[in-house]
Amino acid sequence: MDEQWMIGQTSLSLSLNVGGPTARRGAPPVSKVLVEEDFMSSRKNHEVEALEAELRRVGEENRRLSDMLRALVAKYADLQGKVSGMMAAANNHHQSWTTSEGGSSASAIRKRPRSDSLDTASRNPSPPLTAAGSSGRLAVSVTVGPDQAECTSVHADPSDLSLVVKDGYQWRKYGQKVTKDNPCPRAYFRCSFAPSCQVKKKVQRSAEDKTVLVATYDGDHNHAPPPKQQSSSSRKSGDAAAVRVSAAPVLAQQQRKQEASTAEQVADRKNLVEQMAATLTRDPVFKAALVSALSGRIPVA
DNA sequence: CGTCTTTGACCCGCGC
DNA sequence: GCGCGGGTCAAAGACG
Repeated sequence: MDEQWMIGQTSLSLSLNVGGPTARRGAPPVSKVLVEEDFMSSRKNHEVEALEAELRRVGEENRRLSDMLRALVAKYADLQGKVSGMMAAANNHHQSWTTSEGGSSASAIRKRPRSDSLDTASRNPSPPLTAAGSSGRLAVSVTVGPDQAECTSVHADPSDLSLVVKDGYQWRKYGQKVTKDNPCPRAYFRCSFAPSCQVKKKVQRSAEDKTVLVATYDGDHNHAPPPKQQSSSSRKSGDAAAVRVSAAPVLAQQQRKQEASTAEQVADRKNLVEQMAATLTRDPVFKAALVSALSGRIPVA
C-alpha cells in the first residue's frame, strides 16, 4: 500500500477555465450574451468553489485516514512482534512440559489427539503454516476451561465472513445462533469424520475484535485426524457424508488410505519441519526468545 | 443425486 | 409457572 501516493493524490490542482471567452470565436459582442456569460461564469465559479471546498474536505479526511492507517500499521507490526514472541515462548514452554514434566502437567492442558499432526496447526501455538493453505489465519492462543472445553482464538481475515476455523478435522455445521452478549452469530459444528465422535465445536467472532475467531472445543476426538489431502480442499468439508452413510466400511477404507499415504505424509512432514526450522532460525525474534529461554535454563557465569 | 449450509422452530435448563 | 437464552433439530435450498 502506497500511502504517499494516496496522500499525493489529494493535492489536486484543477486548472479549470470554466466559462472563459476563449470558447467563442467570431461571435459578435452581444451584451445579452455577455450578461448570460457573466451569470454562468459566476454560477460556475460558485460550483468550482464548492467543488474545491469538497476536495479540501476529502483531502483532509484522506490525511486523517492516512494517519489512522499509519497508526494501524504500527500497531499491527507491534502486535505481530508480540505474537511471534508469544509463539516462541509457547514453543519453548510446550517443549519444557512435554520433555521434562511428564504426567503432572497433563492435567493442566488437556492432551490433544495426535497433536503431532500437521493439520492441527490452528490449535497449536506454533508458527503460521502458510504452506498448509490456511488462508492467512493465525492461531493466537489456546486456553482450556474448567469444563474441559478448549478455547482457541484465531485471527481471521476481516473480510472473510465465514466462521470456519481450519484445524484439520472435518466439521459439519448443525446450527447457528446469535447470543445475548455478542452480536456476532455463534456457529455450532460437530465432527463429521467419524459418526461416533462426539466432539463439538462452537465458533464465534470476538465481541471486542471481530477479526478474532474464538473456537471452543467440547470433548475429545476418538479417532485420528483425517489425512491432509482430504481436508477441505476439493470440498468445503471433505467426505464427511460418506462416513456418515456407511460408517464401518468407509472407516476401514479411510484407514487403508491412511496407511497408503503414510510414507507421503512422512516426507511432507519432513519438508515442513525443515521449512519451519529454516524460518525460525532466520527470525530474530525467535532467536532472541531462544537465547533468553536458554539463558534461563543454562546458568551463565 | 448426495451432501452441505442455512435458518426458523423447538426443547430444555435456569433464574425469578 | 413464566420468560429468557443457549443448544439442537430438521426442512428447504444450494452446490458440486
